[in-house]
Amino acid sequence: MKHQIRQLVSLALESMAADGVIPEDQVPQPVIERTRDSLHGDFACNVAMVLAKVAGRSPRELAQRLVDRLPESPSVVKVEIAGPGFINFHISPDAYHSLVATINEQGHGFGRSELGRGKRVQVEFVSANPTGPLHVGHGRGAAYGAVVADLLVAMGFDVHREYYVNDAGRQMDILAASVWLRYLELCDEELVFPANGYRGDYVWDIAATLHREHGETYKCAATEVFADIPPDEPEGGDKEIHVDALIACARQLLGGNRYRYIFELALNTILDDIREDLELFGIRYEEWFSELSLADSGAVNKIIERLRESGQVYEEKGALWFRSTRYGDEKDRVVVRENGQTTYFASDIAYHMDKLGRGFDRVIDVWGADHHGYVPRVKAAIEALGDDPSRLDVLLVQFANLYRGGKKVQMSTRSGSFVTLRELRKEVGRDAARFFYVMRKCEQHLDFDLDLAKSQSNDNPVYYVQYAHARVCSVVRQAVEKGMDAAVSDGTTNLERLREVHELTLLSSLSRYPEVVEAAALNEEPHQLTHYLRELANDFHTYYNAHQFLVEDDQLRDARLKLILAVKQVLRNGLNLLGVSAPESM
RNA sequence: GCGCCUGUAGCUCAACUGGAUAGAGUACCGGCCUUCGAAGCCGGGUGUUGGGGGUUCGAGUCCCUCCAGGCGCGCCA
Repeated sequence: MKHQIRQLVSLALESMAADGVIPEDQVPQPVIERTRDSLHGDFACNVAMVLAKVAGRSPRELAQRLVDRLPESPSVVKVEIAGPGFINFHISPDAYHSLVATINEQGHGFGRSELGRGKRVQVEFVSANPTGPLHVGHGRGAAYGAVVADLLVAMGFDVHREYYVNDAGRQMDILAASVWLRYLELCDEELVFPANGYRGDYVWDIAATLHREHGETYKCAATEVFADIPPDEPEGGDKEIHVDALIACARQLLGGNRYRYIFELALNTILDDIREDLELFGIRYEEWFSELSLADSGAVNKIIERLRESGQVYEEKGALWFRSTRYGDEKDRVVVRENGQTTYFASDIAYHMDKLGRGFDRVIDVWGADHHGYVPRVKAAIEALGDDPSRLDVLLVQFANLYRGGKKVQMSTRSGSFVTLRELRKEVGRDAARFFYVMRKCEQHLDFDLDLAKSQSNDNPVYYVQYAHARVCSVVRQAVEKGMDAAVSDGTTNLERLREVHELTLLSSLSRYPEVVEAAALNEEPHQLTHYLRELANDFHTYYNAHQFLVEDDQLRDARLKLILAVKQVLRNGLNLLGVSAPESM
């Protein structure tokens, strides 16, 4: 509907340009807005004020000239000029009535568009290190990324969802060592677990699997293991050096194959858990991309060679540095360490070049906001390698703080003291969790009140919206039970009977849905949809309390049932985009 | 110290990305069920949009500055 108005105004503007009222090279794309106050009609356009200066005429005069040239439209009943030069459009009830028919005909397709024209967009999100189960912090990125992806699908983009698996690097070795040490404890060896090791219960579980399936095949005496290990932090040593020594020792005592077995057991167990967890959260990926595969294929070394050939790197203190400062980064970054190992950053350059090389029109990374300092160096690398950094958009999601009993819950993966996403899902349910996570724009901190979400009270907006949906379903069931003819008529038949204020309000809200989905998709702002759904549910509940639907008058009943079926459809479509169910009853 | 994000009603947040009188939920008080589900509806009031300056027809929104909070500033990932 907004597009229709914009079209009308554009035609009028072109006519004005042709007549020399405004400069021909300065015809703007008019902005059409919903009005805040119904006194101002349904839509407003501010283009007359925007053009006033360049045209050298007053806004109201320009507005009048524009209105004079506005083509006739059956959808528009009245056009007014108001205030400093706003042009206000009043939409005819008939236009709204045909909307109901459109919604009911298009069904789940209502609100979707072909705006994206099949352009390929990649969305990478979550990508948590497989060193432990997903916790509630990851949940926000998961819910947010999934909805952004689904919104883009609804806009006609060809979306590729991807999880980057950090299966290389030191953290994974610390995990493998942690599992092995727990295993040794299960073999009745006595040892002091390293301060920097992973302490969660899941580490014990993996160790127990190893012990159950392989007995003492992997056993070494703890005294032998710790013989030449420098002291840990509590003993006055360095915890990093301590754990690195343990990893080296594990490799040596176990040998490459046995070490790798434990490493892969830990990796696969956790990755399976993450995969299942996300699936139960309603999230699927087109691809799980392994960091290790980049090293194995030589892609990382190839990237470093390309940087070297183009003079983008230099050696200093035994390490190889990338000159990211040339491209606006704060400082240069190491890509090959003194010990000859490539850094995570080196893999990440290779990964991003791989993504861009796969031909996506746009690549979106959803990251935790704590990684924001990382953005300039990745973009620098893309530019240095001759690609366009603007093809990459990094969406930074702020932390989700968890509150229990009014107190902030402290979380640490290393110590194992965190609430897992799985626990959260079991406590508050998938629907509430998905909805809560995307209720705020991503750059806003999210306070997740566990008690509130758990209480399942009506404070929880997801119930409010779902209830509206269930209520419509209930009304339809009642109609059948009462022996009324619930088979609604085709098309726009009887819809002209919808004349009540509450009905027109509801119709106006329904007509906003495609605009909301589009705005939410193009701005990566799922929260717009959650707010809209609450408002639509509110309009419906108000209508429900003000009027009876199952009335004796066949035509009126038919019209009202068609209207609330349209409401049901839009609620369902919106909830579906959010990954939330639309229950028939609750 | 430098960089990024945030600061709006008692609390949690919106504000169509620069528009008209800044709005919802929650909390508090009162009213509405023998009629389609009361997980609902209706009514009642709150603002120096953190402070100051600037840009313009017009600023919560853009720019500068100060204040407060969060995060980051590794040859970790």
